Amino acid sequence: MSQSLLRALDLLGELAAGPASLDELASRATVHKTTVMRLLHSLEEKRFVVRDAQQRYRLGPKLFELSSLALEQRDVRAAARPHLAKLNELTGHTIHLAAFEGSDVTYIDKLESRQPVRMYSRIGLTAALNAAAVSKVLLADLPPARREAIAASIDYRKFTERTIMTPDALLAELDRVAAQGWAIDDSEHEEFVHCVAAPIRDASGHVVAAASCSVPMVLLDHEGLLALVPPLTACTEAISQDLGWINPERNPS
Amino acid sequence: MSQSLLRALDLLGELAAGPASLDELASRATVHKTTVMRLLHSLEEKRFVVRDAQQRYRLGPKLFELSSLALEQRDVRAAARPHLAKLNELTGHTIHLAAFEGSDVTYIDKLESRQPVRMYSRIGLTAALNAAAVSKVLLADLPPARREAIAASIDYRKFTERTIMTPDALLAELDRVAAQGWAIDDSEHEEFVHCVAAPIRDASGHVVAAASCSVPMVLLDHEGLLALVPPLTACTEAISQDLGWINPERNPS
DNA sequence: AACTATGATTGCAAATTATGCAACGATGCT
DNA sequence: AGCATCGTTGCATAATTTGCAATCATAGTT
Repeated sequence: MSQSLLRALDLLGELAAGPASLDELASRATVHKTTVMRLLHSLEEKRFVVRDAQQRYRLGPKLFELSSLALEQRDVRAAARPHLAKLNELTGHTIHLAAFEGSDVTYIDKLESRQPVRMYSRIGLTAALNAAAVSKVLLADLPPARREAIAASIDYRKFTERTIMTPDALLAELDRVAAQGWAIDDSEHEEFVHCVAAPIRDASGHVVAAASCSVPMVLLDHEGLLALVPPLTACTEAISQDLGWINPERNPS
Repeated sequence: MSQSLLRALDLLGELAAGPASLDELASRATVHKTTVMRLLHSLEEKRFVVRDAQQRYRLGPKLFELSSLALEQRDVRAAARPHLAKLNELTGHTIHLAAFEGSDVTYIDKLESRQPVRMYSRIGLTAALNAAAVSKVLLADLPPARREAIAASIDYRKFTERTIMTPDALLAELDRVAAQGWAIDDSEHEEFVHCVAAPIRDASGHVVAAASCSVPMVLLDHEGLLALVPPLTACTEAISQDLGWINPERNPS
């Protein structure tokens, strides 16, 4: 589509793993060293990469700038922050905030566990559509047609023995999630971690994000995890209210 | 220099001001709408931009990802320097700072011993994955799968009689290191030198670097070396705190 | 100090790739 | 239904990008 651009973006991805010299980048890429160099010079001109004293390239300040601006643009995040912090305080476990970015579910915020055993994740990563609790919550709110279309097109990667592997099973699970108002990932993504997630709605009533609580199984068994659901839903409802949502089940006046 | 790339990077700069439609971007830029569209499609493919339901473009999750990765690797070295200097002052021995650069462990800083007997090493050199204390510390924090993959693929060079020579032995040692929070190299790399190393963590809790203290055996016996562990871990914890890490074992309130 | 090795840079010719135009398609509004 | 707005595509032109080979810079070595 746009070769040089795609190659340059891949270079940025490589540099995310750590600083690298021109030669290192050129050998990892499938293009000539000269080409890599010229792309890097352009990236450098726009401050997307910088060169240190040893002429090693690393990601540049422009990326930080863009990233923080982009995050600010997402106001769900700002609204959710204080509530998620309270939940994190209360439970001590890892809290994630996720939303659709285009067609994948992306983590847009994270609060670290205060436990010594932590789970691995990072803001910006995408969540598996057939396994993550946040994905289930977000999918469950889509109109049936979209839901089915997505269920049919997913790449069903098997993460653990319990991972949902068929469109039918996924759709059934989504019905359950929609009915009960929250979702569980019962070690469907990582063998030793389970999570619960709940929806965040805006004034229109649509689910705009999902918050989740992820806990290593060594710290909490199934029952213990389910005990997190009430504080979690209390938290997501509080965020939803801040976004202008009115709980239809309360004051049905 | 590289026209299409420069134009695409400018588009990202424009989007930093807020979401925009294709036409808006095209009119702000000095190029044809078609061109803008094709650049955006490439950016979208790599998740640097996303399109919402109304086909407005906004900055994408890949930017968050790159930026948070880059922040993690940002100036550990600068943060560590003053603390390492104090440790060097206190002990008088050689201090190393090491981190993953791609797939090998690299020394990223060094403070010389003030003793007449010195060890040879240099910033930028790579540490043996199966022998160096810093490597053990860094490997011990990786997720089990990565750890095992690396253990299986290492070239087990035999440096001394005590060098770890099998994946199983290495993995067992890494478990020990993870549990006790520091690592020892008991003359496994050089016959007459032994070291201790401890992890440096960032705000996310992940180990981003390792600091070590290397001592010729003629200067310090095994017990003497172990006596260096408390000042070493105090040092690495101080650095970790500077990087935003919060000790989960302190104030578990 | 000269030599060697490693890595970065540039001139140039070939051609792949990006560009702009114009026509087409999709979507929403009156 | 018709109109308007905006996104998308086919194609010919030409301009940008590419890879090679030669040159330059730097650091390490004898």
